Amino acid sequence: MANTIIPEIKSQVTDEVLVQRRRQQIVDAAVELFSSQGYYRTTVQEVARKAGVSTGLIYQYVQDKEDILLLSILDIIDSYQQEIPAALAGVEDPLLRMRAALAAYCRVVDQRRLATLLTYRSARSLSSDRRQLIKAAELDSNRLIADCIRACIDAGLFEPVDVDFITYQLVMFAHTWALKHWRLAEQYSLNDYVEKGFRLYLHACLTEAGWRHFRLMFPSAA
Amino acid sequence: MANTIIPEIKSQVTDEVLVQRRRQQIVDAAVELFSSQGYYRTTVQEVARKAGVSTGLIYQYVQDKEDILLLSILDIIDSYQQEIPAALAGVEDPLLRMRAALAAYCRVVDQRRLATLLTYRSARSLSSDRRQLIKAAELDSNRLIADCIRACIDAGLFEPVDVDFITYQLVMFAHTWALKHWRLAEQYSLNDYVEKGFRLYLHACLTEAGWRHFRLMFPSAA
DNA sequence: CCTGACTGAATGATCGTTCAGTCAGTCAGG
DNA sequence: CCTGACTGACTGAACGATCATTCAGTCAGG
Repeated sequence: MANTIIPEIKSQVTDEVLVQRRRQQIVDAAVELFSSQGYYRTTVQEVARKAGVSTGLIYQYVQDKEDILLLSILDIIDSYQQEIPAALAGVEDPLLRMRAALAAYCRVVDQRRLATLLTYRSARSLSSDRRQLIKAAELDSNRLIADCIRACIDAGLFEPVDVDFITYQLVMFAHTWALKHWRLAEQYSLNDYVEKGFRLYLHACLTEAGWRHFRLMFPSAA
Repeated sequence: MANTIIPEIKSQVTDEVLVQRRRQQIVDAAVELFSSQGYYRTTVQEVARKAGVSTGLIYQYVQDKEDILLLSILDIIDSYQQEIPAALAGVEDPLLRMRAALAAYCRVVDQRRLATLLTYRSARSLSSDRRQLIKAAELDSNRLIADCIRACIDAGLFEPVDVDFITYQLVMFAHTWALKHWRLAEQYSLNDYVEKGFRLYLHACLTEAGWRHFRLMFPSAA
């Protein structure tokens, strides 16, 4: 975790390295349990057992059960922040970057499908100020997509669209893969889904020059 | 409620009319409480108090607390089924119908924003077979949108797009207004949001003839 | 020995669910 | 009409289970 947002969660334990390690251990167990059973159906004792520690130990690293949820959700959002930049590394062309970002986002959502759902299901169980932290982290990770769109506009490939609007639509496009997986996966493979989405948003954004560029980059397409 | 899906929820009470009335009373209270506090944070006693009945009475009309949740979610989905056809009544032109359907969907989501969130937050708290009922109801209400898209294709206004795919994107576009309201409402009015969404999806679908028709129907647009 | 991480049984609060009992209405028999 | 038996909707206090949280005590290493 290389969180930009460090939540102020107090721990009884002073050794910072140990705190990191133990919390990760707890969060790994929690994400798995919360994702599959839900937050309220999971007991702290279960988390402890799965993490291989005692119940009491958990309360040396967090204040209460909600803290475990907060850390879990931040951990999930953080995995977007890790994976997307990695997928963009070395890709120069703005249109290809745009595609790579969307594909990476969808891939992470696919790999951590239940975890992604958890953020929707349980974020509102948090107190208002803890929820603010989640929102800030989300906006932060959206920036990765927004930058790709802006680069396309600056290169003259996209019309001067509303970047925030398109960003949110793209983010939700990826999340939809998790939210409606029960239906979508009946009809599309992940790759088909990404491809169709990419095309859809291109139609809304590409300039004339953008279309020419597109046909150059993807000669197979119509 | 004119549910197409009648869930098999047993009631101790035999008088069918009374069952309808009491259940509605319970569901109205439950939707309000579940929406604002969440399912697990709401006690059956609270639902009873808000509905103006005793705790015991509730258990004469449902089997357990989950039944209340199931009825609540079905009630919410049902409100889409009521409102969208009403908004389409009398509108003939396929493109206008399409727009009216999207606007109506978004309007219902806006009016019942917390209730819409409830369906995302809590659907997974239901047992698998109760969840199937929700999914069926959702597919049913999606049909209203799909029909509008098909009409546009048949009229030659839309390319022969993947109807299911676009339908899901439109449905999610509406739901996104609830899911990301904390951010979107900072930037757009509901009308702006609908308008921008409508344009976006038109770009992905319209034929040449469709564009001519569009400019005819909306002369103000660029 | 201390210190501080760690344990896990015990505590206390919170709820879903039940059930013994109330009460209004119905109806048969006188 | 009255009356008393009966029905079934309705009540809400009590029960029992479930958990979040605590804390008295253990143990390892310095």
